[in-house]
Amino acid sequence: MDDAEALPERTRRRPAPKPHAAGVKAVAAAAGVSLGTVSNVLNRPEVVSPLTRAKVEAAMASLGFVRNESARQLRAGSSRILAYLMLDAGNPFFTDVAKGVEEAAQAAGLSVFLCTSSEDADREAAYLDLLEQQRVQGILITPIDQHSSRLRKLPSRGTPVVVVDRTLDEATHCSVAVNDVLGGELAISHLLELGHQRIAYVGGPNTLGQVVDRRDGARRALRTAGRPIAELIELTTGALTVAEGRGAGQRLAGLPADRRPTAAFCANDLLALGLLQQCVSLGLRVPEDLAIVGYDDIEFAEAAAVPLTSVRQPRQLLGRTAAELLLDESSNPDHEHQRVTFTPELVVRTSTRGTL
Amino acid sequence: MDDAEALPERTRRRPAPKPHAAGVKAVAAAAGVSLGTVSNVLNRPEVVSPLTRAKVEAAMASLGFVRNESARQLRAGSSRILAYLMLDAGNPFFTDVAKGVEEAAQAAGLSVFLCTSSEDADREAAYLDLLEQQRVQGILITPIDQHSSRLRKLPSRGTPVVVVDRTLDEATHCSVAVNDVLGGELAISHLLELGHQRIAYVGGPNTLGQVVDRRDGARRALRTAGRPIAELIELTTGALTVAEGRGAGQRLAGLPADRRPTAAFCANDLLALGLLQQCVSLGLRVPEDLAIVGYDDIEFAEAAAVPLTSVRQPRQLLGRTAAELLLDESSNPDHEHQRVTFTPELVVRTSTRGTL
DNA sequence: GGCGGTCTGTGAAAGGTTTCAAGAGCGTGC
DNA sequence: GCACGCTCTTGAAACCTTTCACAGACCGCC
Repeated sequence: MDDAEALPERTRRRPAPKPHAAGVKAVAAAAGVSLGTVSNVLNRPEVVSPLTRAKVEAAMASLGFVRNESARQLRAGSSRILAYLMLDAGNPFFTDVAKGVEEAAQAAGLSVFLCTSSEDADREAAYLDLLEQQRVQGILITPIDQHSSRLRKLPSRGTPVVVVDRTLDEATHCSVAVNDVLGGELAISHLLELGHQRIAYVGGPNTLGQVVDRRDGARRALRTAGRPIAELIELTTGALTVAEGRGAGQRLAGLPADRRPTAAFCANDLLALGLLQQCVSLGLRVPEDLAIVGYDDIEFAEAAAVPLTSVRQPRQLLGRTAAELLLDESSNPDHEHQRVTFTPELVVRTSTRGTL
Repeated sequence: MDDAEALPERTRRRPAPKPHAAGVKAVAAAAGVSLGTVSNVLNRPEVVSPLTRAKVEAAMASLGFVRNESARQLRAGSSRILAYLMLDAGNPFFTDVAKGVEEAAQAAGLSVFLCTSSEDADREAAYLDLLEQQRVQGILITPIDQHSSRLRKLPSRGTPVVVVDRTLDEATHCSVAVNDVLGGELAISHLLELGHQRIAYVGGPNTLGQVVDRRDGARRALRTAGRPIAELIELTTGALTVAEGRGAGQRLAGLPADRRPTAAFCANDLLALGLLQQCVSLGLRVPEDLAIVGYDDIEFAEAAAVPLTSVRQPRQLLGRTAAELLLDESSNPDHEHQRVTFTPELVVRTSTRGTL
């Protein structure tokens, strides 16, 4: 990826000074008021007289007071933080979702912490535990396995969870998703219309709901067209990354021409871009020798070597909606769990249609 | 009983919020042990006898006990969290840096929270305040303005800060960066060698250190070549994004051919990709009509419509090194602040060299 | 001058955990 | 039989903030 053995230059400096934290108590003493008054300045400034408030604020500034959020949260029992635990921070799809989340959170005066499971179940579990222990306001998650028991248990213990980019039957969460089966169907129907006979599906691991649903959609399109679903040539990858896409390209280009698929549908754009790049560099022409359809329509899909046909999802809206559901869940006592499903849209570009 | 009469009248207070969660106290009662023992199971399981430990663990499981991290941190005074406050989560450069950070943090048993300032100074300030109040172990930051006083004050109040992708003279932080001036020089020297006369620099806002340093490097290369630095045509953008790159492309393609630059050096790859895309769609040929050099060499640079010449930085290594410095600072009493500078490397591709 | 009412500020309790000195129980050596 | 050492457990203090019932001061007004 990167990181050749670039030799850094280093310059050293002297050690750090020693910290000493001042609390409300010290501020109160310095300002000559009681402890409760300092707290009032912090939390309900309008009940404190301007003069007193000024004294307290001056004391805070001169002591470098920093409110201890742990103590605040412990006593007050509420957190001002939302977390979005995503599958892969390197995938622009998720960072766009995150942007929507931030937007909605900011409007509600909350902050967002982003975490990455990197498609690793242990990591996901560790982050969920951590966030639950932190008593965050709520968790947005694009899960590796949406049926994990850990996930199901969280809401009953007081941490609201909204599942993003997956639907869920459970009555314990809200979920916001895009119809992936339909998306897969759109992609394959398009390829069938173009007359392709041997079509590959590139995606994995099969534990990911997205991968499975999109494949199921692909199969459904075949069935609808009266083709056996066994016709779909599956190339399983270990993750949804550009690197895995290149690997798949290698395998695919290595097939004899009469058995090689004439089109590939990739479970996401990263795979598609990797596949595209590798195939082109191995001498295949896109779309003449191989048509490619991606998924997500990330910003880079359009700027690719061959602009990529892709299935577009309303990413930012997805994030915003999810955050809004979460906020509703934690503030509205009459909250009802919802399952929101958006509809994807096929964006046709050169990678399937050629340059017309 | 006269006891009751002697004591001051006790007024009933409203019970504290959150009656639901089971704490160590409840676990202790359920397991028939003391509160301290439960804590021992949590923090020093080896000192508890296997039998007792089993009882406690069973009680925890059946009560659905979730340790309250606020209380833990309040008492113990230490956090297990590192934060990386980045400029833009949508830029793969930063998510790659983040990957390096995660790697190092995980090795040390810490977790990472990611935050995005989105190149917005207020947002950055708000996150810094929040993180300081949370008493995180330390903050890694790619700052909007590395000279902000808020940033300088953090370490003296006890929160270690490492500046990533910027160097800093201050004696208060470690910093890890790549020599951006040199990077700019490499880019422009390359273009000059190819014989370009009218060269544009695309980047902004000029408050960002990266933008300024890379431009300064560009100027230096011109000076070295005996050219007036005024020759550098500056196209200022509002941010380092693909969209802004497209805007710049629009402006650039609108110039009359005899005044239009024959080469453009972009402050990062997102700008370059946007520029490339827009220029191509407006009919300019790359590199014949316009050569383009990007910066960062993100994964998508190579897969672009015209594979992009770019200045590569050791992204992941950057993140890893920064995290290691931070960990050292917070664990090693003899820590010395360091300024680590890596060296960038020019990767030449079709966008400048054409198809040879 | 006494009475109700507003404004401000006070003080102590409470929140869940960790820490640590001290205690309990028990086997062992002499 | 006694003292000792060992292992395991206990209980209470401490961390820093927020909360809330009340107290004190001051005002206007009957």
